[in-house]
Amino acid sequence: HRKSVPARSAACRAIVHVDLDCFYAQVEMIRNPELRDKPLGVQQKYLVVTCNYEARKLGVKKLMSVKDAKEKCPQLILVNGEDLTPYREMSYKVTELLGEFCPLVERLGFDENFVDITEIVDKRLNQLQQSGCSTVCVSGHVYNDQAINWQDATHVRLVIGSQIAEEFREAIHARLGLTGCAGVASNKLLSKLVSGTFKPNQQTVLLPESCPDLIRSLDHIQKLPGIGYKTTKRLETLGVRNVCDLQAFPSAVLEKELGVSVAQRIQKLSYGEDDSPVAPSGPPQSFSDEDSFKQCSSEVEVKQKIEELLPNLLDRVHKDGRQPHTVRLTIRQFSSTDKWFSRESRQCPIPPHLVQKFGKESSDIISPLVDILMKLFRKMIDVDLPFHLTLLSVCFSNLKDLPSSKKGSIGFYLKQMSPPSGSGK
DNA sequence: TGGGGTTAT
DNA sequence: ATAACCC
Repeated sequence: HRKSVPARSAACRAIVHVDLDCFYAQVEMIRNPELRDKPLGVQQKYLVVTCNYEARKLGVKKLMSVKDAKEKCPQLILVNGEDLTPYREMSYKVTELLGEFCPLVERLGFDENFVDITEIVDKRLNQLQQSGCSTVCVSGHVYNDQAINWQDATHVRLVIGSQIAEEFREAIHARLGLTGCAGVASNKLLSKLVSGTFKPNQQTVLLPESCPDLIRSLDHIQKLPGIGYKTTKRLETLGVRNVCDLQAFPSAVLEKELGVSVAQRIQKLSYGEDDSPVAPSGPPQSFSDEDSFKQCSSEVEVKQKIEELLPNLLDRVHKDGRQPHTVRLTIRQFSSTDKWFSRESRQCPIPPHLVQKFGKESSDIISPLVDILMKLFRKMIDVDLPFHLTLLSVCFSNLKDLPSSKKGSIGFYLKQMSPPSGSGK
């Protein structure tokens, strides 16, 4: 059978969470250095989605309305950030850079990455033992200012981890000009929670003994990554308000309310336990482009909006080099009662003869695609009745590599990703 | 709230 | 196809 790799206890892993500072604003400051020392906000529609620290000092917050932001800070400079292309490109550069250190890099949104550095730590530990060098130093903050026990192998491993995290941040700054925070801990949950403890451009390592303090510092359960809006509401109904409540809550009742899978997972989270692996993201699973608006009420308008979305999207898919086999249209309908948030979608396979044309640069795929998308639209909306849309989104998914026999010179986001782990013989 | 993403059911 | 989660 297979050579048995010694099982590693979960507490022994070393995970880094890298979180870039106000990412969109940083990218805009690189694009236009004159914005460096001025209060800057990135605008999407009537929202300031993020802003630099100059603006934060003056009272601007993330996701503040443009109106409120201008009132708080009349000198605020706004740039439009509705086209995510520059952010997406920079985001992948960061992920690729981390991928040079280690293959286990998982993206979370555009501005966060998890890296499993367990093997790098092991390697350095061996090097240290051979060289007989005993001067090791922690990089950045230690959560709670906890004293390091140099006799404790776990402490030493995480300290080495802090040095690696420092190297990550240095490389990201030197090569890409970006600053960010990092958290080092024994699992993803803890590394993410600890990375935010010292904020901009700093890093923190969590030693296991301080885990209960970090968990207790969370004033509300929704601060736990993995517990979102819906679960929070249902937990509140059960009288669960803080993390301690969740720890103490009867498992059986929780399982009945949320299902075994969710219940067991979030109760472990409440103790700071998370055995989920760092899953390498690789190239994207889907490409989508969307636009929101006040109103769209006719078929002609819908067609126009779709025709606006497609060229940019097709360009991205083309640059990726893979062929999508599914297309989806998503809409959001206006409703005063439902307080929005309900989207609906229809998807269908892309006909093989159209799939073939994705490799080419020709734009004669556009009109057949528009036809398909309009059919999907009519499956959701009776165009003979009045309607009121506030969002349209087009998504290409089910991406497959083109047959290796005839592939041209195509630029990939990520070079060769590790092939799907086979039967391992 | 925007304009994206992922996984589970 | 939807619903939940993440940023």
